Amino acid sequence: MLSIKRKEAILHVVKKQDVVTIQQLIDEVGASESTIRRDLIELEKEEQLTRVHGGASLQKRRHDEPSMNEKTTRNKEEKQSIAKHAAKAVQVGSCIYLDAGSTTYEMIPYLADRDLLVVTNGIQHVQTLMEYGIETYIIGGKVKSQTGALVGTKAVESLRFYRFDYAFLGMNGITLDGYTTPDPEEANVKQTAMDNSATSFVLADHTKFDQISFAYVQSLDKAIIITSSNTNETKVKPLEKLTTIEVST
Amino acid sequence: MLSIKRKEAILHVVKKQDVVTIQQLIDEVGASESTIRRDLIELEKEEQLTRVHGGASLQKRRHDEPSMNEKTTRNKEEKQSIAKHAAKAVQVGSCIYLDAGSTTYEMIPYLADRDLLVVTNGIQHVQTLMEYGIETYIIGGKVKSQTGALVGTKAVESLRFYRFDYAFLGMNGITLDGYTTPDPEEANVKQTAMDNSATSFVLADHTKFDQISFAYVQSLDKAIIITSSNTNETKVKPLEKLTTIEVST
DNA sequence: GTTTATATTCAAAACTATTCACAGTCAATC
DNA sequence: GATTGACTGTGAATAGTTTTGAATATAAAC
Repeated sequence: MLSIKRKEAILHVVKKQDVVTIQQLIDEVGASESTIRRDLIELEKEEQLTRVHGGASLQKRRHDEPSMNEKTTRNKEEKQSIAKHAAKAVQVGSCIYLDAGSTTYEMIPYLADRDLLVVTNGIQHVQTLMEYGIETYIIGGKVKSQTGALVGTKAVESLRFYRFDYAFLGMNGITLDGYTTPDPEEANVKQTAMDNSATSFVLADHTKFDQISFAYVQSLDKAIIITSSNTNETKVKPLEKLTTIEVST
Repeated sequence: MLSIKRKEAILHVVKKQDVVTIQQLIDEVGASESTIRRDLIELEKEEQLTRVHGGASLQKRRHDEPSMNEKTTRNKEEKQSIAKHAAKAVQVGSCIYLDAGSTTYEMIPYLADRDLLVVTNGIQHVQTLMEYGIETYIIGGKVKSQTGALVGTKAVESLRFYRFDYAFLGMNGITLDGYTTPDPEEANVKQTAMDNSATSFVLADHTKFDQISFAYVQSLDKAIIITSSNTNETKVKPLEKLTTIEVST
């Protein structure tokens, strides 16, 4: 079985059940323990799921232990740096769309006191946006259990009634073929948000380049990529003709 | 059983009952005493609950006044009792609307495992609904900063596209003139939800009777009132002609 | 003081990471 | 066209780690 198919299968099972044991995955996917484990490690790196002792779960750990491993911290710093620079692009008084996801979440502190109106599809974002005193609207729709993102027909419909000056989006895969993300329903929402925005930005750390996910979102030229400068040269180079902003970490 | 699942199970029991003994947890969760204890220690560290001699209880709110604490607890019990009976009204497999607010929030644990589809305008509700594995939709709209309720034109518009078997609403004032609530924008939302629901229930503790708030919602006969039996007789009596369900605390 | 609950310790079991060998794939070379 | 060697993905074996339940010691309630 092809590795990408297998990973899709794993995700399918995990999404259905929220939590699965390794044994369940071995049975349902039909691969060896080693392979399942390796897939889980990769899927965790891609932030599609969280490994737990004995299996895997969708839910992100809510507790950020102070003893986070170095790699996670560095990744967070990278995200913060990207987020900070993305926020700089926003003019005072504008209406912006903030996609669900960890990188866009990091933008929130930098959006305060700018007289903005923020529309989001991320339940997690709301609390923090309110804390920073930002006027917040949320689109309607079905709540995706693992991420708290709003998806589905209703979400897309809600979006049709807004127009944005800027949209900021997370993305899982960036190649010359365009932007991709694992969940087709989320892809629809991202697509619509981009369509209704004067300018769109894709926030991506170095792990997202050359990756390809299941669901196609838009062609590369529909957004400006904001990434960190420590992104692998060879991966960014082919994209150079596009507006890509690199940010030092 | 996966440790993450087990901890979830423990939390569910605790949230439902407020206080549990170790023995109860051993029986319900099906793990050894040692394991339950270890989980409780971790959950306490995560501030999800408080361990007490012999078992565990929900995290106590940090109130300065112990008398205030007592009052809140008693009020919570009243609300829980009302919520529990309200939840009984729901048939398996139905679509329900859950209004933002503390009393409707208490219904959530009793709504689990009933194959329901819940639509809500309360941001706070979402997290808990997801934890109990309930399929959740949220209406769109502007986030009201104090309460996290969704209000405004967009919220009302979103609601027009749903039809409910049951709607459960909180209300601040109940008199013969009808239901009232302080915020006109919230009143609009409540109104629309009731209009789109086959049956509406208003959940009200004893403090809400004979009170009148700023914004009119609907006439009394548009909903069935669920209240506790310790509600002042003289206040409920005039409403007797209506369908009012009293619940013992 | 007795009873009951909690903390500590320890070995077995369950789970994870690491290593290795094997089979394919691909490109370069003969 | 076959051969070679580097590379990759897979599964099995093994070494290392965490989790678990029972036994025991300590502390708290009555």
